[in-house]
Amino acid sequence: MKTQSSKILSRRSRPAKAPLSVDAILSAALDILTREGLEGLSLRKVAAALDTGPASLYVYVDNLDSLLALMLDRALGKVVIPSRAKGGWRERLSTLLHSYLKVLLSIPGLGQLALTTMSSGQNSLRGLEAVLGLLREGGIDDDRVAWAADMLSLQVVAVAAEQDARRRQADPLDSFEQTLNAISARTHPNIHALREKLFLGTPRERIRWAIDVLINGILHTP
Amino acid sequence: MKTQSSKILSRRSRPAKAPLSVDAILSAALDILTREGLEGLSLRKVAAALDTGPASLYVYVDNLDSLLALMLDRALGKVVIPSRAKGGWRERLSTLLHSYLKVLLSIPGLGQLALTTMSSGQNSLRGLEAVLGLLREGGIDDDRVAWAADMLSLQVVAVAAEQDARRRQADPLDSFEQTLNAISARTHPNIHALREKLFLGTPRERIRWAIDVLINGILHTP
DNA sequence: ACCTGAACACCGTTCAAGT
DNA sequence: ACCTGAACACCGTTCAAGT
Repeated sequence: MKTQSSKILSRRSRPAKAPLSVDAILSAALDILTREGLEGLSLRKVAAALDTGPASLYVYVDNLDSLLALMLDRALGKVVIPSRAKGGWRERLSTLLHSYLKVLLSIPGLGQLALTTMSSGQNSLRGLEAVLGLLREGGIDDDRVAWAADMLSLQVVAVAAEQDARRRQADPLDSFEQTLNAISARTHPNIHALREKLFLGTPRERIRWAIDVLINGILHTP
Repeated sequence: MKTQSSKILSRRSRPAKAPLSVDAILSAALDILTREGLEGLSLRKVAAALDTGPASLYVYVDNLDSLLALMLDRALGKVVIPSRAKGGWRERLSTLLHSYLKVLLSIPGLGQLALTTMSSGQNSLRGLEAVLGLLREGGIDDDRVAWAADMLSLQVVAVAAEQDARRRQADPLDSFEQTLNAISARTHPNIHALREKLFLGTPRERIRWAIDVLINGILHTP
């Protein structure tokens, strides 16, 4: 019980306590996500960070899942949608998707989240709207546009989610890489031959190539 | 090992109790996953299904994460790798990826699992080895093969994981679809125009097109 | 070596009660 | 309307103790 109602001194002794709101909850939650990842996030920790009990959050949020969806959409507000002046449709599409990936990689767990929750928040919709528009601008017929947009965003999200999964493993000396490097040339000749190429490149380089592959593929497939 | 030692009567009083083993644990766990999905799975339920306490499982399994990785790899044993006689590399690659998707969709939560855990089990490796081999057979140079294999499997896994996420939402009348259908033509003209096409097709039809797009794109992108 | 009861340190969610 | 203490029904994991 910390409410001293009208006292000024009480404010000074507790200067940071803001009133609860969806916004404050989202900020606190994204803070925890940034610092501790998806594993470290819990409703109870969010409540504790806001100096209250877990039950209090249910006034503003339906449940954990919907909190996660709100967090994702708030984070997606940082995705930059290039203006029409910034080049051709293909260049702008690529820029947009790179921005999307950058945002998803900027906070751990966001990739996983994007794949798990079907966000229909305003920022998700803004992104979808833009991708659909750019593909249509590129002259791709409407039957392909819907599936193409799905593939493109899925690829970005999947790369981010995979990166999250990789980060989550703090095994001694990257055990997955170790395993692949130790693969026998007799039983798995292709893995063995390509073992060095399998881990080449950053997520950014990979997504650049992936986007090219996808756009070229979409243009060449009826 | 089904050692029932010597007593017959003890078996009759406890007829179903098999001795613990990694195999029995995996079977019980996959059973629960099939019936209740990833949300419904817990170490404690697996233990209960095997008529023991949760602590007992730790003799056979490091922790929940490694149990999940073992479950995934066991399930991937059902993926069919087409023999060399079954057609050209492209056809065989497509068949393999379809089989992969089919397996991932056959048990709820498997798609999510495949994306979350970096399995280096024998069946994952068998699949990777085959995909690498087929791409090389197709004349794709080694620099592209590694990334291409990654893209292809990521696409399959992402489609399965997305399907899982969609299944997990039992919202009244598919709220995501509802939301998109209700989008204003003024603020989101492209979404509005394509609203019917966005949900067209089964995962199987989509993955068929996606695989074509990816292979065509890979062939056309240096 | 294998198994387990009990405990530890957590969860999300609900609900009656307070303001 | 907003907030909360307390409880409920769960979790994964550890550990001393048993066989």
